Amino acid sequence: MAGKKGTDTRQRILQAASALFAERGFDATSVREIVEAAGVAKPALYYYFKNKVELGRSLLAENFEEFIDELQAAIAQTGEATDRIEAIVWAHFSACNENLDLTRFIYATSFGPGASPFSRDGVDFNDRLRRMISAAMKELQRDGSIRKDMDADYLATSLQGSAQIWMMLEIKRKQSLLTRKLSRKIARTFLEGAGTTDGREA
Amino acid sequence: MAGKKGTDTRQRILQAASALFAERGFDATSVREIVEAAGVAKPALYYYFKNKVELGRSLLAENFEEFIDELQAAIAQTGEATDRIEAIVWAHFSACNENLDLTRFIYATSFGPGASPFSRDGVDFNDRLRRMISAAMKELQRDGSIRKDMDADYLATSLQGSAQIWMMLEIKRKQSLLTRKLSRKIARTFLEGAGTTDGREA
DNA sequence: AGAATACTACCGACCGGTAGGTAGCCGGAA
DNA sequence: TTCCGGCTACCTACCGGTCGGTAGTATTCT
Repeated sequence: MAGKKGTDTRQRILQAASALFAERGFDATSVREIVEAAGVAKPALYYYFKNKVELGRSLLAENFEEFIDELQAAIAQTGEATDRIEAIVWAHFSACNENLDLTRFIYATSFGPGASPFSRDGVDFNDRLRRMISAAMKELQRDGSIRKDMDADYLATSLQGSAQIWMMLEIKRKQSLLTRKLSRKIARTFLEGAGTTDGREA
Repeated sequence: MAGKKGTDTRQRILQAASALFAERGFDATSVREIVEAAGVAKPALYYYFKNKVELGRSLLAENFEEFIDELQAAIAQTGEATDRIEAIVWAHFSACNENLDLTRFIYATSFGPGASPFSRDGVDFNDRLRRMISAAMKELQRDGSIRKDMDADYLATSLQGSAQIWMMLEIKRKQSLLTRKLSRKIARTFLEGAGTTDGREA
């Protein structure tokens, strides 16, 4: 059972790693850099984490679940379709705003090299997100708010893509792009489309 | 002026690097691995490229322009808005289909760590793409096919996001997802929206 | 009470290996 | 002879990880 002092050290290592992994990437960040940033000796890192990869994994695991919970809460909201889609997008944005570095590292794991030690983690995480959003789409289809001629999975992916690219832009630019207003705008574009007529081909 | 033999060696190095950078990431790929895969000795790589970073940069430069040309051709197409949006999405998809590894590496550079040597390259590339698509959106707005209450840049970003997530999924899964049919579907969703009513908030 | 033992939370020095890159050399073609 | 297109052997620096140890604290035993 780690005492208070140990908890501090462990957190310091995680935080240092989070910032460095985001800024330099996992592979280009050395253990020496992490421990320097955390102000500890290198073996101390191995006291808490089996190795560098387990450090990265702990960082991911301790944040994935938090975001899943927040998204679940957003999906559980009721109301107009626009409001619900907005809430889903906003759940993504606010998580990103809270921790830009971590989001960056998560994206690196999700869409990075296949041989990365985190490849599996990232794919599983994103599949999980999409299933959740897909279930929300199905619900909106049942209540008639969403078109039924396109499957829920496809629509969930589409919405994810619309939110994701803005998060990626924010990660790069750090210009406070991810507003509630933008969430609303994305929700509207998603539901209403960009075209000027309702010329459905179906 | 390198002769035929030299051109072969250089290409072999580029191809080996492309596959390895995609699969393992730039930083986790050693020069030794690249030259082994290319079947040359390590100093031979330095005969053609200043260093590892310049190798990566050559790989990117020699493919960015190719894609820009293809997208430009897609944008230059005339016709119905749905067809034109579809052509834009398809330009992305077909480039991706042609070289999955290279696309993966491009994405890694575009949205990877800020301190990466390619960070600038990726941002510039994506900004350039968006400007091109944004110009296409403006044109569609002028001819009345596209709503004017949302700016062209925003809509261009939205369309990029819709295409991008599918390319990322294809990179991960390699299930031949990127079809002309999907391009069409995305174009329709983009223009028509996912909602069942035309309840614009105007 | 004091000594012995066990545990937590670290550390300096070191290990074996490999990273990116270079010096000097060679063979073949023109 | 010169130049191109390589190569062997080697360099310095650094990589992730380990070994043997210490300091402080808590608990148990005599």
